[in-house]
Amino acid sequence: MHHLSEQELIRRENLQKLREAGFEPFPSEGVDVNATAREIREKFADGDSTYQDVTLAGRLMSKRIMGKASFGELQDSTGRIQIYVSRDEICPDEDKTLYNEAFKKWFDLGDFIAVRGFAFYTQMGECTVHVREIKLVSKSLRPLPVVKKDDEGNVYDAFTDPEQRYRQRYVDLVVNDHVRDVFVKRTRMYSSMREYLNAKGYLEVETPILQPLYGGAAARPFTTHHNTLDMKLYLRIANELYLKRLIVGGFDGVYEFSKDFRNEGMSRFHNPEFTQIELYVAYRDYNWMMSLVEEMVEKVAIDLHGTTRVQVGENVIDFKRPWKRYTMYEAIQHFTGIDISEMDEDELRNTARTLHVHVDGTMGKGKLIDEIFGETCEGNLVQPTFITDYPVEMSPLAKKHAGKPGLVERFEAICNKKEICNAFSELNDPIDQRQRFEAQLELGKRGDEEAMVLDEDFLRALEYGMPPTAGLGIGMDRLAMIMTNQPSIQDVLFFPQMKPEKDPSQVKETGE
RNA sequence: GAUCUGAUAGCUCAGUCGGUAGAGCAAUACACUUUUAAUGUAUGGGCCCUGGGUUCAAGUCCCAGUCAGAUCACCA
Repeated sequence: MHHLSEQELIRRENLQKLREAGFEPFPSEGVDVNATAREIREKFADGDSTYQDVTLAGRLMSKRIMGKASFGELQDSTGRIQIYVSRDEICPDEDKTLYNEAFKKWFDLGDFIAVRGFAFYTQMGECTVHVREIKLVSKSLRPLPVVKKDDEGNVYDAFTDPEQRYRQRYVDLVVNDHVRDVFVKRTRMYSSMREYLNAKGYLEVETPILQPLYGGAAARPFTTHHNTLDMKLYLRIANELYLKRLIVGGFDGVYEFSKDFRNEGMSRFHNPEFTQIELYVAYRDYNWMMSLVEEMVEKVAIDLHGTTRVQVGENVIDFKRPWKRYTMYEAIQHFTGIDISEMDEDELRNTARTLHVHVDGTMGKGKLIDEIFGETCEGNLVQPTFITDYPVEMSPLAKKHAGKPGLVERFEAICNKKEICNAFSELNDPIDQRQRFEAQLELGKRGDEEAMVLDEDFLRALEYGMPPTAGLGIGMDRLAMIMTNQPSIQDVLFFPQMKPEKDPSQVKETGE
């Protein structure tokens, strides 16, 4: 038990007093809620006969006591509504304990209450529930931060400390109403994409998170151990190779919202666990997939905001189709004026140095191009833009370009200076795929901790034959950041990863 | 991993040259039957993140650490 503050002690005393007076602070029966705060505020018109017998439940968030009458605010999942409580109405008989003691003294801010009454407008024009019955349905033993707003919408004493907000998201959600909106939008984003993909007939599937071999991306994995099988397992870094096995198995289109895990650095854009949607569609290529991405993300923007235009920080991002398309070479030429398409490795390295791009001796041609692009182009791309045709060295799972040697049929969409998706015509030539894996093994031997491992079962699947396939991955967290205008990945994850708080057992015990 | 910034009451924050710990909201008590950042009066509430050091004296200065945020590096 932690040290109890003065306010916590008072709440425990109030709980005891309620019990002694016969008001059970944690009753077991339910509440027949038949209205919400938002519904009443939006639909109740003064003088009409609606909402004349409503039951609401939620937290008591403020109390303004004026003798025999009081105002308060009840907050349910839809928002707040004012309640009016008068002594002689909730206590029609001689015994005024419910009002004088329980409501005025023992009900604390944050307690869950249920009220039954009727809607009306006060003289001040505030939509209010006139309470005839009030009941405590669950006691709150800790004081919530009290955030107040005035008529002009100015917020006072906002609960803003990021550490507390992330560690105690439940408190953040109770007192910061905009936080709820972010997560509701995030979920709506998922529904919007599901709707879109299901309408096309693609199958939502689930594939293993615990994998004996990790693959499908270049990243360091988390490892774990299965006791009964006595084997090492990895938490997936991607589900690509499993979804492609399903295309081998005969599905035309499969997708999965995949929680992936990467044991790497953390930042505003990186959480150790994050979510991607991956989608694979048979008999399609990357050009076709580009159109799908445009259409789907445009739909997401409209479903969330009613428009293709989304405010993100200082910028308004317009997801209206079609998006700009550059090949990687064109993008570099556009932003630097230099045509690198015919350059060999030495020329690329010199160009990189001229552009003040950091290079080292281990970088091959593909890596050099990627570095030049990342340094000179990405930061300029605010509006959604497709970058196509990547160097083969960087893309061991993508099909070689039909007409451009050294490149693969791959694209990324860049938006707000960050990659939001990655897609390619999937490599389905098992012999080529084996060679690409072997090249990765070489990188691994040279110490590249992120090199891919050779997946013999995946190759076996390809050898049975995989139709030409277009594949896509979209970072759901990154997209959610854009769609909800949040600066940090932690703001779109309910429970972002944090170091543990101070060991509670070392906190000195006192009190009771 | 590097640099910078921060940690003081339940919340948001002040705290001067190193000299008894402050405000607003919240809490407690009283008043008040249409208030709304309700109001008025009074009252209580602190391991100043942790551990060392300097000093007659440390919330304040110095060193080390913990946690967090930002920037950079790393990284799909």
